[in-house]
This record gives sequence, C-alpha cells and structure tokens, in this order.
Amino acid sequence: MFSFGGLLHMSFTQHTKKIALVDCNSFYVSCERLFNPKLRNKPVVVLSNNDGCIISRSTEAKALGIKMGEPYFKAKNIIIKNNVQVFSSNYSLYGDLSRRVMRTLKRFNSEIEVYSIDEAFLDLSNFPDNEIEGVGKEIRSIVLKWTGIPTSIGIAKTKTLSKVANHIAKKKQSGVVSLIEVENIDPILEKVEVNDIWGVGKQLTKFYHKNGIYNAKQLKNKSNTWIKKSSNVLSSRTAMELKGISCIGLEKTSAKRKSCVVSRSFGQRIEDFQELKEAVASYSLNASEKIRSEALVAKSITIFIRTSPFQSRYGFYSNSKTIDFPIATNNSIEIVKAALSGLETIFKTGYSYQKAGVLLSHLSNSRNGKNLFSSIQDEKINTLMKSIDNTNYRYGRSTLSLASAGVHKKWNMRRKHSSKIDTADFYCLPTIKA
DNA sequence: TCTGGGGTCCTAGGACCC
DNA sequence: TCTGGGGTCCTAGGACCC
Repeated sequence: MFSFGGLLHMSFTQHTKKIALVDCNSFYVSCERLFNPKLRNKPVVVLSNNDGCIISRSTEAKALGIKMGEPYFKAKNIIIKNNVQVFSSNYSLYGDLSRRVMRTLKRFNSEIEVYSIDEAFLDLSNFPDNEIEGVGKEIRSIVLKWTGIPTSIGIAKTKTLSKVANHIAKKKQSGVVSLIEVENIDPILEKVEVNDIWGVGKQLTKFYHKNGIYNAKQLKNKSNTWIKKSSNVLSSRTAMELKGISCIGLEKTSAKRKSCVVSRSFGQRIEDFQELKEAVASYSLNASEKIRSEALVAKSITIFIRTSPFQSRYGFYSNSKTIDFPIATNNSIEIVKAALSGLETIFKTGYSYQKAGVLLSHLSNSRNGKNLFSSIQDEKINTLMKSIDNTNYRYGRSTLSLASAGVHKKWNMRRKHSSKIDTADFYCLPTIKA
C-alpha cells in the first residue's frame, strides 16, 4: 500500500507537465536597438507596413501612453514632443533575429513550438518542479547573451496558464514567472482580466461581461457545460486550461500551411485600372514564389480589392473573386493570368482603392499526386520558374519579373523610417566612418 | 493628408445523397 | 391534395492570434 502510494507520487512529480512560453520583449524595437545601441533606454516605436500603425513599442514609449496598434499620425504629437525614435518595419531583419532566438531555445529542448515571430512554447517537463524557475532564468540569460534579445518567460502546466505567467513576468524585473509550485493560483487569476486571457477576444469579452465574468478566476470556475453550450469548444478548452488541465498540445512539427496571402495597402490611392492590375500582378508573383519555395501548389486563388473603410465620403467598396485552377499550380504565369481575369470581374471605376491582395488556398504538396497530364510543356515551365527563383534569390527580389507587374510602382508602400539594416545583405552592412 | 499583414480554426447553413 | 429524415461534405464568414 505504502510503496504503491509512493510510486504513484513519484511518477506524478516526475511527469508534471511544464510548459514555458518564451516571448521576446518589444521584439521589433529590440531588433532595431541591437544595431543601434544609442536607442537604449530611449522611447522607440516600430511602424507597420506603409508606416500606418504602431506595432512595437519600447517600455519608455509605452510609458508615454502610446497605444499598441494606434495609427502613426494620431500619435505624432506625443512622438515629436518626446523625441520618440521611429522606424519602419524591416521584416528580413526581424525574421533573421527570430531564427537566431529559436535556434538558441532549441538547445534546451529540440522540440519547441515556434508560435510566432517572437514567441515559442517549450516543454520543460523533464526538469524537476523545484528547479524550474532557475531553468527559466538560465534560458533567459543565455538568449540575451547569445542574441542580444531580452525575453520574458512564463511557466505553467498548460499553454493558457503559461501565457498568464508570461503576462505577469513582463512586469517583473527577473522576467521569469513559474506557476508550477503555486498551490492555489486563484488569487493570481483573480487579477487577470478576462480580455487578457489567451483566446478571449473582443466578442467573447463582451459576452462574458454580460454574464458577470470579469476575470480569469471567474471563467475558470464556470461550469464547462454552460460554456460549451453558450459559446463553443474553443472557449471550453480555454477554461479547462485555466483549471490546469492541458487541452492544447504543443505543435512541434511545423505543419504545412494551408493558405498564402499577399496583400498591401497602397502608398497612394489608386483609381486607375492599369495600376491596380500591376499591383495585383505583383502580389500574385510574390505569392507564387512563396509557395514554390515551400514546394506547394494551389488549387484556387482569391483576388480582393477595397477602398478605405475610414473614408466613407467617397463610398466604400469591397469585393473579391475566387477562381479554381483546373489543376493545382504554382506557375507564376498561370496564377497572374487568373488573378487579372478575376480582377476584371470585380473592378469598378470611380473608386479610390486603398488595398488589394491575393490569397492562394487549398495548398498541397507539389510532389504528391503529379497529375497525369504533366508534359514536356510543364517541365519547361518548371525549369523557367526555377531559374526565375534562383535569379531573384541571388540578385534580389523582382530582378526578374513579368511585364504585367509594372516598373514604376507608384503604389509601392511608404517606408520613410527604415533603418536599412539587412543582416543577409552585404550592401546593407553599416558603414563605419574613421 | 496619413489607420498593417498573414495566418488558423470553428460553425452554421446549403447542397447533395439515399 | 398530401411532399421525410438523416447523414455527409463543402464553403463563407466570423473570431481569434501575433
């Protein structure tokens, strides 16, 4: 009896599930700071594409009251008054640094889930409970030392709880919070507002508030059947996870993606059909190239255009058209052709277009199910696509393009504040003046 | 003047079948 | 005149994430 109980206890402590969420602090700002140490301890923001919104803020910028996602022009006053440093986003830099961070994390457990450009879940169940906080601190300091990127780490029994822990860690000096050995987490959950829970967005917040649920403790204690009945399975999963029951597994193998979108807001509004065609052709080329690089083919394409939803005085117009390919493809020429024919059907004159995009969907592996009709013609096209991709890889995107994608690209997005740092491009190395 | 982009999953409801 | 019911599959749209 005794030994049985002991065994049970042992196996239990050994296998306590421990999920860490490692999240880079103000990631894009941290990346810019890495190459410009003068930015340390100063307010810095990074803008979205087209210099539209603020999507990353340093602690100092947050303290000034600059909001996440706020349009740049609305925050301009605060920015100028406080000499906030502003950067256009530089995704090739951030992507590169992200890979360095992830590579470092893999040293602690090769099976990690890279959840986004600046976040990863790690399974740390193999470490003893009472050492877990120390392990977290170790991870944090190694990542900082090897990549220069500061992180926050939350550790708990489920992904949702590790998000909560991470939320708290962000405000702590040590940057690491573990809920593993906390006997009763209710007092902690009580301080977490329901809208700050992972998986609870605007609509659910509204719904929960209507039902008297304002914090994570209240959601945790709500009956599961009620949640499932009045909301959906995702919500009930969230609640279970708050209870400490793991329902959302780690996705260690990066699954093949199912769709691929390329869309942009224009630097200037477009009224001219010809220009719109150029933009759509250019996005189609990008999307085709992307799926080719992942050895995927698309079964269908959706083209969409719209005017600005913020300037209704000219009338709002938004439309899309989906076209199926007879045979799944990743051939640029075919994809551009379909995109332009789709565009013809939805374009209306008299509107000032603000944004367009293409969505390739029903993606599948290009090597499986080679179709019966593949011919010498197809082989030729494949060879052509390959050489376009190689050339563009070597000499920069859009060295080789299709005429329909245009040359002048008046619609190209604004990037007034780029740091122009590209860790993968020799010509972008910073120059040092003697 | 100026408001991002790229994903995933779930569900309701329609189409279709027997 | 009366006009079933249950199952599956697919898709569009919504909600959420970063």
